[in-house]
Amino acid sequence: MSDLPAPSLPSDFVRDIVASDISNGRTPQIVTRFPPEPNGYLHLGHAKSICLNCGIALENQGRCNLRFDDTNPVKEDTEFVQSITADIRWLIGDWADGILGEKPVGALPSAQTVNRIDDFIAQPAAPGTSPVEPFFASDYFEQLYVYGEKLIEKGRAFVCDLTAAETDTYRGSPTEPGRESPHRNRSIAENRDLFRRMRAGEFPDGARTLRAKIDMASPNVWLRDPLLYRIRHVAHHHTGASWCIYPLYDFAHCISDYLEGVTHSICTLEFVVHRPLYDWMLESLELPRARPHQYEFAKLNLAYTLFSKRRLMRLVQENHVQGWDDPRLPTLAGLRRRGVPAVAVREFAYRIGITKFDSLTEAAVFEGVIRDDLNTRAERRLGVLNPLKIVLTNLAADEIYDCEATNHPKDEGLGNRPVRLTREVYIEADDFAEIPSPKFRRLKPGGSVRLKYGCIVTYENVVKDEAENLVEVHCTADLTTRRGQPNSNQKVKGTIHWVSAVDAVEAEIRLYDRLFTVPEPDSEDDFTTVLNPDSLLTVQAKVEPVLAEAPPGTCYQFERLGYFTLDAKESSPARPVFNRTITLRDTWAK
RNA sequence: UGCCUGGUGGUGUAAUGGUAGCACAGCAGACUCUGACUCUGCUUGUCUAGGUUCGAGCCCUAGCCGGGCAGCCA
Repeated sequence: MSDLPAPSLPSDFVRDIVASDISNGRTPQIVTRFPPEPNGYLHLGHAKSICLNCGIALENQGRCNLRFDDTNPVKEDTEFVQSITADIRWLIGDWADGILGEKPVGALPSAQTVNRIDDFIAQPAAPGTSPVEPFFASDYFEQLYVYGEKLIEKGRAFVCDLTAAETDTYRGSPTEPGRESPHRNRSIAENRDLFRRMRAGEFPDGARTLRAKIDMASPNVWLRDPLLYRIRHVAHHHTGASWCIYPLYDFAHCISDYLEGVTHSICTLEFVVHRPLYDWMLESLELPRARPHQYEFAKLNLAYTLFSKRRLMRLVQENHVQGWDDPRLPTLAGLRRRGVPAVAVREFAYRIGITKFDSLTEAAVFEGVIRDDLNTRAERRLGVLNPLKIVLTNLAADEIYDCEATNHPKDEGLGNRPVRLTREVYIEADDFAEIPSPKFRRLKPGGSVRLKYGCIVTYENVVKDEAENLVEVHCTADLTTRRGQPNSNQKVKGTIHWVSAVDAVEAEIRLYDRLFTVPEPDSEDDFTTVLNPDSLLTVQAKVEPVLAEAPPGTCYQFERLGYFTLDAKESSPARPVFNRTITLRDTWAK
């Protein structure tokens, strides 16, 4: 568990609305939803939304439905359903998993009568039900179709025969009104007949659409008789070949929310212009239960990364990274593999807040929450990334001193472990300077330094090859400065990390850095031109032997270096692979 | 420039007509068997111009600047 301070309850304009809706009795029970389209992987931006929706549900003893918004069969795939579901479980595990709304496998909305009006409702699974699965908008295709006919009956929808290009032309532009479709005034009977035949598969793709009848002169282009259904003779990942007409977002989303009893439908700012349509649709249908309402917040922008689905897709497809779970990606799968704890992602979502202001969050905020959490929990180990051999000349080759290293400086409960001091050890090459800068307080000619958990060593001389390259450094060890020895409290300016040359295990370490060299790669003409060529550096390191047996996914702090997580995919005891999750803060490097 | 939105230190946010606060970053110092952590201190802000008011970041008017919208995507 994390020792992060229990966050005070978040407060923002959405939560203010929820609180007021509760206090004035509009929504006694709070239901939110997270509605991903299964056509990509979840990323940090989605995490912001999940934490908002789940957080609100959690704080109000409500529910947050996971619903796949899968109304476009040509783009969607079950691979994404699987990954998205797994990522959400990871993100909210031990926090909000209790309020996640899912349904019994295969369950469909049930018909009911409310105030003598036919109605449908999609209920979540009762607690303890097994097996369960997320909700799917595609489970509502039948109900959606019924509502489509209902709109026709009310004279608020019509079948249009315009081609896609014609529809575009007729729509006009933001500054010019559109023109009404020549098919706008078909009779209800003809519309009904045509819509049924659309469903029956009588027409080819694109031949006809179902459209709402609103206002072709509206200044809001989304109100200019928007499309409700299109014809697509393709199989759907969830409904198979059952349908050849598929509803569009503006029609499906609001009704899906209604069917699930959603009270607060929270989305990002680009949907503001769709809100009048959301409300128009539900009002037109004259539904018997309370209607959901849409609220919008600003999506996340994080410096030195990007979230656009298409661009993330391109990074993967063009092999700029190695898959959706590449640790350099801001995908939840990538972050998890990199070693970022879910609780840090949640804390990040909390710290950045929720507003309608289009902001750019500094990378330091995200890095900060990761360090905060890992610092409190990660056990300490010693590892040397760029080894330099030190020979302790006053020790014999077979001399071994057992030293005790503490696993965590602030948490004694995590215990100790043995490390062995031997005649030859490796230290970080950076921790020795033949010509040191003035404030350098590591090993240097004429100086002494402490080997952490070991003893103080004093410089003797350097050994070089014929080409004047540094081969090794000779020192003498003062064994009386070890723990438990009389001079253990002796002070030296510097303390450095090290590993015994006898015990050290080879490990591959992947040093990750930001993927892009500019704060806003998304605003670049071609974001591939600003990829950081050094976003991944692989080194062969010398690490403590206990690290070879570490469980995959465990994160350790390599003292004075950073946090490293055993790669869950490619590591093995015979060949450990560590991903650098994040460096330690380094005020010296500046 | 049609419609919709939004502008508070370097960054992200709070203050809902009554002392502009918090976090991150930065700087300085203390502590340190991690140049980490922790602790202390400091610098820096209400887009502009008018108006209402005893009092305006908040309300009103005008302007300036930013973001979004014209998929049979979501």
